[in-house]
Amino acid sequence: MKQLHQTVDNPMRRAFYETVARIPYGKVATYGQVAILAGYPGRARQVGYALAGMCEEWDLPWHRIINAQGKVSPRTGSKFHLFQYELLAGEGVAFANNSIDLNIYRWDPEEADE
DNA sequence: GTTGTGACTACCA
DNA sequence: ATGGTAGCCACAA
Repeated sequence: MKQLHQTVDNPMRRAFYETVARIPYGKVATYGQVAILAGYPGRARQVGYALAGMCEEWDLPWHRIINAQGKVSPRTGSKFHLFQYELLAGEGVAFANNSIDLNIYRWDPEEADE
């Protein structure tokens, strides 16, 4: 298992990864939210890009990242998004017609979690 | 150097 | 609801 700090030099991407790592079990966060919490507001795209650069390593809860519409963003030419549904469902996250209710499951760092 | 692309978002018609 | 546009910007070609 490679360690995060050994392979990620880009401070922004590392900030994204560390933010993602703090999302508690059973909660989700949007790309834009991660960008803001990491200290890079407005760079939601880079979050997705950074996530694409890791995929299966570091034990990051990548599946807890969804888009602002409460849905799992489809990947181009990959089936990981299907896997993502299973992982979330396995954490008790409910889907109402393919979408997640952000009012219920969105991670709020201010709350008493982690 | 320039261009095209993308696990995004907000806004507007 | 759907579709276009404009910001965002690292990365690969």
